[in-house]
Amino acid sequence: MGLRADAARNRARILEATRVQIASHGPSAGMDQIAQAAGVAVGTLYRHFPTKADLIAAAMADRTRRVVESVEIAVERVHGGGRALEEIAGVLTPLIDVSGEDRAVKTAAAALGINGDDQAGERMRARAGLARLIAAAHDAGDLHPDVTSDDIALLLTTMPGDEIDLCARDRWLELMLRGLTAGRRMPDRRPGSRDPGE
Amino acid sequence: MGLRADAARNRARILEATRVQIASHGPSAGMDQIAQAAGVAVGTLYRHFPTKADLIAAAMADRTRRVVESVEIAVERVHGGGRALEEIAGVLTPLIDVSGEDRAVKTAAAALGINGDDQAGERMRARAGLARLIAAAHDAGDLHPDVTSDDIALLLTTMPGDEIDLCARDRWLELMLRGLTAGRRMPDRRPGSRDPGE
Amino acid sequence: MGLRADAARNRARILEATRVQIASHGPSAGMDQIAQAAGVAVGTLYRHFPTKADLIAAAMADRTRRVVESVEIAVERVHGGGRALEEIAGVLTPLIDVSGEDRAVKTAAAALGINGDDQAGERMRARAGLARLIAAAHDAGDLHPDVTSDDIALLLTTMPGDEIDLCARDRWLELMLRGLTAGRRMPDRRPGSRDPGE
Amino acid sequence: MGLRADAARNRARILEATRVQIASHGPSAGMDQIAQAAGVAVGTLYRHFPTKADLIAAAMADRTRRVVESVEIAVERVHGGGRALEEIAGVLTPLIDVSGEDRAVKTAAAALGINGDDQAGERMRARAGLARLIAAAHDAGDLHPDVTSDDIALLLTTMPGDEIDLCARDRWLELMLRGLTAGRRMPDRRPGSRDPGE
DNA sequence: TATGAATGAGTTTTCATTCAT
DNA sequence: CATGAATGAAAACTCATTCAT
Repeated sequence: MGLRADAARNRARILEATRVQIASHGPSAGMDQIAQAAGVAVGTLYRHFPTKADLIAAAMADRTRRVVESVEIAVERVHGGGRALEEIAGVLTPLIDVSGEDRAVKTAAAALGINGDDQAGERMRARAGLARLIAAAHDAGDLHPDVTSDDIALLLTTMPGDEIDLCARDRWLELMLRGLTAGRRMPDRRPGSRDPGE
Repeated sequence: MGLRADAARNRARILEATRVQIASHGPSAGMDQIAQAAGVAVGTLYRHFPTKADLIAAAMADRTRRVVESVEIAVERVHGGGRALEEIAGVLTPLIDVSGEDRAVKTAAAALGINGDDQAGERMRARAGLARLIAAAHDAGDLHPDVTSDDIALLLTTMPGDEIDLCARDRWLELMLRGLTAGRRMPDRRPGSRDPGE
Repeated sequence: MGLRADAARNRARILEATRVQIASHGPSAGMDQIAQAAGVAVGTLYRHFPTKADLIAAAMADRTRRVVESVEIAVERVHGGGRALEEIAGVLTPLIDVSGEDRAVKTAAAALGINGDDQAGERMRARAGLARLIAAAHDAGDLHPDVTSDDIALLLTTMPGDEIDLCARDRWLELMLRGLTAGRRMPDRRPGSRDPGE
Repeated sequence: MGLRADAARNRARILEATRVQIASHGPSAGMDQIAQAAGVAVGTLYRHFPTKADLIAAAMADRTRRVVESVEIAVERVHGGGRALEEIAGVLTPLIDVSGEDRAVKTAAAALGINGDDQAGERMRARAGLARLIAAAHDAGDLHPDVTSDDIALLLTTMPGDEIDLCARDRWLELMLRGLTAGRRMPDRRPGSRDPGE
């Protein structure tokens, strides 16, 4: 199965190159350019993804899958006794570091008319996981009572990209989490969290 | 003069058409397409804006100018006795309605390598106004102590676009404002404001 | 209406170039090649015909129209007292000279999946005209009794192209006409000739 | 040897697939497509035929060979007392059924610049055979006096393809044979033949 | 001055052909 | 030997920009 291994490696390299090129040159990043960045010829790129839209969609789906996995791991941890709010933050925080690429890909997808209907299943899994995290966080009294899993999905969807720098993105997340936790039933001291009211 | 009026009207229609087309078709909206939507021929479009980059930059500058004006009006109102936090919300809220177009234009500008250096003055005016609003809001004890004018700029910059529906955008703004006001020194009852923690 | 005149001339030159290039290089004649032969840039070609299929279809429709006109002129002549069989031959004969291009275009159209449904009207007119010619020829006793207008359409459709030389194409037509007239009710003296009744 | 048999079978399947694919998709039928239709991988296809031109030429040569064989069998039959005209029709008639594929392959060959010089020998044999058939038919007085073997070759070359349906092709052949036999020296009643002049 | 046809460089996409497995 | 992934030159098509009218 040597060829398969080669092909799989190429696929991964292509998706990575796609993210990088789209992030730095926008939706107008050329297929040749992406192919070159991936170290393959255009033909190879087209063998894996028949159109540019397919390529972008795949790059997006690939990221979605990882987010879903990370959510489900967070759910496992909460089952194992982890603190729900911390796990929610633990899902969101690492995403900020790659949100530049993620958002660029999402924008390019929108520009190409990709609606992501094929990822409905993934999104459902994400929703289900988020709902359990939210429920657990509510049980712990860590969230504003009106917060729902839709709000987390909202954050995931609107996470800012390279239009602002990494510092500002961290601050964005902080403000957002503060919005989620404001007015919670049981304020407490959590080391590592920004002091929310001093 | 009639011609001047004509030209001005054309300019306005072109900028509006630009926003609409960019919003619905992304940065790849063509010059012909924009011209047609504006009801003029391409040649006329090029008479007003020598390149596509100029056009997008103008569309963006146009919006920036309005935001600056709205900030400065808010400052006036605060001087006249208005409540600073309400004025801040009053600046942000109407922007949500057009954030679809605004974000799309911003993204297109980024894709075309427009950095907006020519709007530095406008941005400075906005910053100055926001700083005064923030200071007034802090004086009133309406904001979390660590909130700065940069945070408002952050919201302005990252305001979500058509990737989510208008309802979700309202909710986004609510969460964000909650993040800004969480842990404020003097909580109070403000009629018309969303109940922040019951 | 200067531009229109220019555009019309370009359109005609493009269709002519299309026929020539398709005839000499087959369906694989490139759009660039056709454009160059027409003395325009590719963009102009695409402005007139959005896809290659549209171009080929137009080239074919253009020819069909001329055939229809020639049929209808023949009908007029028969009304004016012309001999129907002669007019039928007069329609077919000049087509042989251009059947190289015509057939090549038809083949290319087939290869591109063009079915010519949009020419149904033209074909109907052609059928109607042919039917009148055939009826008149039958009245004159000049055709084999079982010959119908479909048979003439058959000849039009299957007229050979450049796979054989012009001489051979003339011979083909001769054999075919002989097939149509064989066994006619009132043979007359036309020794092997076009001489229709002396 | 097993391998030889395999190879021969593969070769036959490839040529058949070539005819079918070229017939349904034109000269632009791809090598991958043909390979898949033949149930082999492209590599195997290229092992048998080093270029696409070679493949098409082989598909054409294969058919030519069969035609030659059929002509020579007809000659044998005439020697054995068969009626020449019937044998000529017997050669042409079955070709009509496959003329769709045959013509498509011929057209594709022309588009690829294949001239068929390598089949000169086959063609000469065909010509020789046809000449004998024609001579025999003339001896029987069954043909128009001016008909030569070139005329039969003409029919073979211009036999219509899928541009018309099978019925129309039968009619085409009927008209053509009528053209060949019109004005023959000794008309007679041949059961099974269409009544040529009542 | 407005128009919209023409331009042509650049992009996406295809496909005959090669070659590592 | 068969396989099918990779190659890259060439084709189809787009679109910012120019310019004759």
